[in-house]
Amino acid sequence: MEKVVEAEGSDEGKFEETGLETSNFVLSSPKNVTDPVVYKLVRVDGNGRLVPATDDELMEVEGLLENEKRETHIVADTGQALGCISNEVSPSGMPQLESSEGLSQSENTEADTEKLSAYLEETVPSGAKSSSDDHVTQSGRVGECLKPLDGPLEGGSSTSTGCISSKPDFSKLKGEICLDNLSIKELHEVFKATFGRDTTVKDKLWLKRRIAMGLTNSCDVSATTFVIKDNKLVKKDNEDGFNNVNLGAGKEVEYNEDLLNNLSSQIDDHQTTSEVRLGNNVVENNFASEDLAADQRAAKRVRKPTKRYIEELSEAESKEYSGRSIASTKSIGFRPLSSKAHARPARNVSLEGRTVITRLDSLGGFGIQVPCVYRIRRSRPRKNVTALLKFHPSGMGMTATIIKKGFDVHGSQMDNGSMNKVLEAKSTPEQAPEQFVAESKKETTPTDMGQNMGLKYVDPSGDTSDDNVVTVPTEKGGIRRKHHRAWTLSEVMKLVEGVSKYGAGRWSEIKRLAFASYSYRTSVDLKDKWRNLLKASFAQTPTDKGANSRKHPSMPIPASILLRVRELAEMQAQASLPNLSTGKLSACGGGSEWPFKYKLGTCDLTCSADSQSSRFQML
DNA sequence: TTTAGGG
DNA sequence: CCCTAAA
Repeated sequence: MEKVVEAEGSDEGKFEETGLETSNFVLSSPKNVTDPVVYKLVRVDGNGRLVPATDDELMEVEGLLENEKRETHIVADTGQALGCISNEVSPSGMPQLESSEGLSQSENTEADTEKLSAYLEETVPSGAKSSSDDHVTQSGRVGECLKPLDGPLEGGSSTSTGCISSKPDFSKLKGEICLDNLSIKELHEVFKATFGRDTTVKDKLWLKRRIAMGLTNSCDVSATTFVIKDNKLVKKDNEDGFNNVNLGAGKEVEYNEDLLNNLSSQIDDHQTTSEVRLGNNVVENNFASEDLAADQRAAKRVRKPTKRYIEELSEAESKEYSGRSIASTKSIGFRPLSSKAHARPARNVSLEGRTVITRLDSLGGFGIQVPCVYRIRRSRPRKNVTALLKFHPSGMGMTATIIKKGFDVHGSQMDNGSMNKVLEAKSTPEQAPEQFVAESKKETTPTDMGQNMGLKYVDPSGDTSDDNVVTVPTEKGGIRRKHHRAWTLSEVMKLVEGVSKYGAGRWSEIKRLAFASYSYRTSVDLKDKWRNLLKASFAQTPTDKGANSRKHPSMPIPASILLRVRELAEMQAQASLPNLSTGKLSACGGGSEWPFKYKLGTCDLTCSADSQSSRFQML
């Protein structure tokens, strides 16, 4: 059995407030104290031997740390819920997540190894676990220690706690997801949709909690009934006073996410608020012409044949042959899998002038320097080598893997400043990173692993807890990921939220406000996703509502969400219709900052606008 | 730069 | 998702 402990080597005391330095945590040796973002996560197994943690664990913990950190900020800011928080945080300052249950379970019986592995997959720091006695039952304990504060994360949500009673619009009925009625299999689907990966856990309760946490972006899942409604957990059994506390705290609480987002992004663009105001004003002044333009947009554009794409493709191809270093990680991933991808010489220590972060990996007794990035593979549950081997027709197996790793140059090097920035910007504990565990060393002798103790982990991409996606960094802050990253349920919900608030088409607004913490989603992504949602929502017959459509296990977008998408779409289509009702509409929304094009459903918008101003007040 | 739309 | 054209 092993405990997961966090060994932190931050010279800034960055996470001090999380209380991580308490007894359970082993501070790393001072030698690593140079890099502010470097910290080590290790497991301690029975012998007291230290085992390097997987990147998964690292990143997950990192995310939680970040969360924790920001939450404490919030507490300081809102003051309101200080009382309850202090009660719920464990002595060590860490929330007692399901880690304790997972650990104690796996201790008891080895029938639970599956769970353990799943736990490792999910990795949550078990800092709160007390040193010797570990028998925490799986009963309600876990959630009870968590904060309620971050429950209503959906800032400005149309069904915010403050507005619930006065909400006449559709949002009241939609976006409700009941986890209770789902089978394990369905829960798995939802889990996958929520976190973008599979899980093997069969514990319903665990799954529900986990999903609930993901959907609400919250740790407040103490309830035994899991009904997610508009990103908030609805507790049917009101055995907990927390909910009431929440309601009592009123509006301030509900804008937590915006707060979080703003906190997280305030370094990047701490002018957001003013920008927003400006933007809205501009919009207000322009809405007349915007509507006009809308009509014109209706006509499809004619597209010139694009040669460039083809040219680029072929160019890249030839580059590969000529041995030129390929800047883009594009061809390095699992995409082409052509043998040449593995045959390239191991020399790309620096690429395009960027320095590459390397880490010491050990394999077969030899330590090799490999870039510490792209060990992670997005969106696929990490399995083991055998799974990986299937990707190599040549059967090169490990060797190929190693070489490949040697070439996987991320290149996203940032100075420490931006590194910190990035770390600050992290959020979304959901979506744990997927690690590219080619590391057969995992299965190799434990002694080898000892060498990894020197492992210096630098967050490769920085972004939002998990940019394991191949990214192509642009010098000025822009990291453009390449290829697919699955949309999680909560993201979708956010998107819907955003569209309902700001209107479809205001993608940059939505991106900046609702997706401030998801730096990997560009406005274009939002647009695309919305398009897909529309397609999905209209393609599907409205008959099967309530449950997830199980046609496509891969994409269990709850019908409720689709329904809402459809409504929004219809609404906005209506709103952008001819001018016959112009006068009426503008009268209806009088003085609002929204373009009248989006003014139907005024109540909702009013509420959102309200929330916006509230948020501004808080900041 | 942002948005719309095709692929 | 990626890419481009248009605004």
